[in-house]
Amino acid sequence: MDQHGDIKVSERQRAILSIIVEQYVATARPVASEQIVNNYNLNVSSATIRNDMADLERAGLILQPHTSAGRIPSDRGYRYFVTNLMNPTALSHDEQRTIRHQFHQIEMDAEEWVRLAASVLARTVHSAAVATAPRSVAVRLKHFELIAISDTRILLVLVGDDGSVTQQILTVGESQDQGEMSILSNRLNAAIAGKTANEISAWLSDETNMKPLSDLAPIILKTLAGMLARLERPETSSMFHEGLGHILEQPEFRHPERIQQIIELFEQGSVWSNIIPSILNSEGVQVIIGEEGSPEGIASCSVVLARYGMEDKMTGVLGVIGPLRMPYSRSVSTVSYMSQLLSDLLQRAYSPDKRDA
Amino acid sequence: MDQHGDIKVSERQRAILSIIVEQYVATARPVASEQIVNNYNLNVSSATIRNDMADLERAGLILQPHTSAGRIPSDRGYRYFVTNLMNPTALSHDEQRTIRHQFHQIEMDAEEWVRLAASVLARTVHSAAVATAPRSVAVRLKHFELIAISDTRILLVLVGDDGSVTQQILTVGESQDQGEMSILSNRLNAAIAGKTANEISAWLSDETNMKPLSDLAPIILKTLAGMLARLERPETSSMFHEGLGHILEQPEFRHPERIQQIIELFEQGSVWSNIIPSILNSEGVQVIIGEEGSPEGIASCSVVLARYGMEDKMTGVLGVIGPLRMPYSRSVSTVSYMSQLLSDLLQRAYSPDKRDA
DNA sequence: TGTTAGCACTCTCTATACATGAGTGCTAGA
DNA sequence: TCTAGCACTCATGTATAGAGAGTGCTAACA
Repeated sequence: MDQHGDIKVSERQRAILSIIVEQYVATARPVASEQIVNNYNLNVSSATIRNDMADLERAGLILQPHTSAGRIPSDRGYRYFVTNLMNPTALSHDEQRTIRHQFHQIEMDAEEWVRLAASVLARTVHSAAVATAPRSVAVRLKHFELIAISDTRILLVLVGDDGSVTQQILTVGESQDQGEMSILSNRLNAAIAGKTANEISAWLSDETNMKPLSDLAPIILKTLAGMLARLERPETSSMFHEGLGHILEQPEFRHPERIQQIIELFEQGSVWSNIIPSILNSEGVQVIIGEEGSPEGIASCSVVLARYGMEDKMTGVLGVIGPLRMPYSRSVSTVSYMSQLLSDLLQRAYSPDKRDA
Repeated sequence: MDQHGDIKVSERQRAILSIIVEQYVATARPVASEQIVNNYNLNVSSATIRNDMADLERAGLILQPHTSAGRIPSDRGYRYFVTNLMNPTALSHDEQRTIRHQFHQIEMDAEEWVRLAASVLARTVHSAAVATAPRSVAVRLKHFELIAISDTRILLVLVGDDGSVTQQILTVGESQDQGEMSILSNRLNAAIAGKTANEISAWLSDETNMKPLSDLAPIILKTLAGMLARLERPETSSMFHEGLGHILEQPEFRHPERIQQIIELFEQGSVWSNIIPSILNSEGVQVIIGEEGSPEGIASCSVVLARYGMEDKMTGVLGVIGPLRMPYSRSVSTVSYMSQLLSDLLQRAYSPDKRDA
């Protein structure tokens, strides 16, 4: 039943499909043959368009909501458009400048940048945007610090070699003073700097290493290893969402149940856990249309995603989510530009080689 | 025109108002006189109820959506109910245990706790919840660390005396090695530990202090002061939202425009900037019904808020937001319990005096 | 004075029928 | 291969009627 894929589509039919996608994206109403004749110079009559439309429908690229309505693109139609028909043009220099400008007004912090990127993305394409916090694949311990909070509590602050910072409180039995801890801290730092979570665990299990150290050392090292490990694993909890309001203006989300769906998608994000890893391993902008991506999750939504950051370091995913009826060309351009920009910023701030103007 | 406030309401009329609020909250349908007779033992006829209803309406406590409909509470009616009629009972021990249990499974981190609190709150009252990240009023510098990221970039990690941690990257002209920086760091730490943002600024402007220090000292101190200052100011950006999905199940949010409104409220949060400071300065649970709170923001929404944390230290606001037709009693109980629980947790983890079992 | 039964009145909601208009598919001819 | 013409289909809008819910009011009653 799905063998309409091999039907040939003529050049003019492709043009018509293109027009239908553009018109429908712009107006949200089914596109009629007459409209195409009036607004575009194809130099054929509406009847001819109708014949071509019938072919396109046989090919599974467009469909009719009901008998006496115009045509709208099908999922496959959108896919065909995205793959073969559209040509995304770069953002105008003006737009690029406006966007870049916003990044110069903010304190330099990777996470803030990503948050801002999502926000700018949402505004620029007038749609919802998502972004994951930047993560590195194998974080090495750059430095850690022990700070006595009270008699029995120690604050561990850990700095990764990628500039990431986490903290955790540790409650210990006997009371400690800051002096002892500084000494311990210095010795441990010297011993384990540059190690990954796994390497610390290994080092920790070697009896000979632990002998000369304080009783506190094992618990501290174990906690450090745990913190490092948590830095590596990208958590879905650290996703930024922005611009939900925009997307709800679209007429496809007029029905409350649909809104419900998309909000769940935003809030729980279990769907993302399948998509994001695959994006992290791909290059360029990826477009997922409707149910293509997941078994049953972002049905009737499209997402345009790209990776940002450096290879395996300070990397993450950002993109746009919207209705199937989405301005794909513009979305792809914008996502592409934003991921590029963000990568540049991170590279300049966090890469070991210096490259300042 | 608003002088119906002084009309007396009888004991039975108060009972009727109470019933109307409860019924309407439960069913979302206007409450008819007949229903009240059938479901409650007031030992009067429906006609009598109708007379009382007319009085309550004259008093501005209830109203009719249209002529031949039952009654629903007005804003003033809800307010009267909350102030005079309802008596919130504490959560059952079972519920308390279930909630507490969830906080023992998570790594100890203040911000995570608050996030979890919002999430638990949303689930427990089946509504949307908000919470602000914990902040302290006057943060003192506990310790800071300088870490060379690359030749010309330094990572500043700052630890406040309340356990809060922030980081920032600093780009400097000439290249630095970790050795020099450790020395500088030690000297500066000794000099300015325990100071607030303002005190650091003051100390910085005193020429005699700066003389013997490296060229880097001023820019570092200035940055530190800025970071400390940012720790104090509660940012609306660091608000946690949860359970938007629940709230949209309510019939009052069946209309897309209403959804739009509430999502904007969630996303931009400019409305909160007026409310939150006043909550921070108050004790107990505060209920804001409809437009009582803000000129024109959370219209047709009610919020139940409370402060959590210690006085001036690791403090913030958490609460519930929902339609006017909200189970106020249960909301108040739950918000009250959650704020208490969170305060206890923070107290135990971050307060200087030790109190471990 | 407070309470009750009875009843007319009002308003919402639903279903039905009907007209309108948009847009197509098809046929026959160029 | 294209086009003009036309019948057909279906969503949308409007008018109307009937049913049902719930009240307000009046008059009688304790």
